[in-house]
Amino acid sequence: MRTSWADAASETVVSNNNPVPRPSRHTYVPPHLRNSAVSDAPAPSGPPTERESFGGNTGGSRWSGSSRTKPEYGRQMQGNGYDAAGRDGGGSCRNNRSGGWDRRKREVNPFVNDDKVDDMKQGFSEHENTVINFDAYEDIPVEISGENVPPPVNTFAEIDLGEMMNQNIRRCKYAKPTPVQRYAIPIALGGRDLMACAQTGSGKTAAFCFPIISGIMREQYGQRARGGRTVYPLGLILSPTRELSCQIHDEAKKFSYQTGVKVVVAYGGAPINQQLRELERGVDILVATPGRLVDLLERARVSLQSIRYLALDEADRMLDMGFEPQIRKIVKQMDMPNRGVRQTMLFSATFPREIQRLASDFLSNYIFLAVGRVGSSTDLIVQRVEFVPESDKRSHLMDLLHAQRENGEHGKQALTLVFVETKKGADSLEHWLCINGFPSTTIHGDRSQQERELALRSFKSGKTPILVATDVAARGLDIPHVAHVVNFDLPNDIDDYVHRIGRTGRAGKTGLATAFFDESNLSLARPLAEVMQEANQEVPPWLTHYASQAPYSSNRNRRSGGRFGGCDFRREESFGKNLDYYGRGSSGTAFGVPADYGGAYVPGVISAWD
DNA sequence: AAAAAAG
Repeated sequence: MRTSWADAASETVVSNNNPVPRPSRHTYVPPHLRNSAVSDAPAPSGPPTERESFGGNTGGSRWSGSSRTKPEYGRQMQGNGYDAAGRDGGGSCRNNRSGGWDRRKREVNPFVNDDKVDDMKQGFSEHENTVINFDAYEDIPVEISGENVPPPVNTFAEIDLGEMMNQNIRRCKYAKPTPVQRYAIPIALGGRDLMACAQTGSGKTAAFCFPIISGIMREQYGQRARGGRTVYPLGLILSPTRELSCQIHDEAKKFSYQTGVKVVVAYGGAPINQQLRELERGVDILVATPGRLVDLLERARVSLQSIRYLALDEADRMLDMGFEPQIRKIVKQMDMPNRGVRQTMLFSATFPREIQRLASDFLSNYIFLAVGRVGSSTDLIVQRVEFVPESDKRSHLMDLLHAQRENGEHGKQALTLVFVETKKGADSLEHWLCINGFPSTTIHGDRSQQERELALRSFKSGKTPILVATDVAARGLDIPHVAHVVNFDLPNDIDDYVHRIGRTGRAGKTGLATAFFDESNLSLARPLAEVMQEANQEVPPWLTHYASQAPYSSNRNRRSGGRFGGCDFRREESFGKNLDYYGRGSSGTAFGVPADYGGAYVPGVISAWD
């Protein structure tokens, strides 16, 4: 029987018995009060007995030094009191006497399932999906632009997120930061706005969650609004699909375990009452999909006036035609603090130029970060394109699946994710696969949320090793052990292709992606050939031919990257006009260096691969 | 034209 970090931690907490009597009724205690002296802190609502039981052990003001007031670097964070927090008052953990009852004792250990999952994975060839293959990330090109860019770090120890978060990082089995984390975390800890591009599966979620959680832990107390049944989260994380919001919530709960920072998720298709109850119990970071958030805002059950941190995952998707009005409403028309007051972070694997332009509206003096061949896939994914006429697609898929099953270990079907264009097409293909002896399920927007979640679970567990999906599953979902992504129908947008195939080849593992190309995909020929070339993939001659014949589509111009990855649209525009973006002579720095380069910068060098 | 996101 395995003993996990988390088990050890929960034992610690239980044995670290709280001598303070618990109140009978629980009241939300904001994180900045949970471990602080009562003296001059504004009184939380609730009976005095609760306040007396805070067990104040520190002055709390050591969490001062708001990152936003220090424009320089994230380094000022180092050793600014976390160690003291750990030892202070005899508690080995921060916030272990919150409000007279210890929420952390009732906090479900988010790591308990990890061991079970590991056991379940015996059937798979690899264990420890959380362990990242860092060899795969050597020599990754990095580009940064903006003013006063904080230097990257090489280890989590350098970042010093505090003992509780360090423990959680160990529990997650993260040995060292991924390239995007190495650059993005110091930037975010420095209080800077950020537009970050990094390859699919390279650890973006932690890159924005760590700084938000750490920032909230450092928060000075006192400013938090309260009133009625309205809750006032400090951090807001938006994502384009319900499942992705759930996944971010699950991750964030691990990162914030026992820190006293409360993360709540809200999304549509699920009973709102349950989510309202969760919110009432207190929320520091709200993870949400846009529709449900607007609903909550209109009901005045959530107010954004205390938001200090705003993160958009899959930010280019969030700002494209479908979502942009909703996002604009949330960010501009509600009570959210203005840009420059809040800290805004946008993350995606792709960032088309015109979306960057749109996005700059939400940002203030931001840093642009591109890690890896952005808008490209990793070369960990073997990409194949086959010309398959519509009428042959089914039988061709069947051939692939048969071959896969025969080559698989113990005749087991490897997890295969099949993307189709329409919801109807998804249902139809799933049914056909099932009656032909291939256990499948499907996920798309016409299914109930329950069905969607069941489908995802069933796929992840290997019970139905084939998942037929629409683009609802194209972005962000981290499904370990997806061996094969099939683009049964290719998307119209090359960026969607990049995100889809990014469901495999995650965390430094390899994967296979097969696309069925037909006459209806001619406009994709050129960008597809480019993406494949960027990733050192073999481009079939017939595709090169189509690509050379294809007219320059607007698609090409809006490509997020050029041949060498992401580019800050501010730089492109200033080059075009032969003007400095800031009009001040130094618009920033770009690093044409390997990602693990830890030494001095090369200012003035735009990029080594340009 | 399609998908997603509120009900």
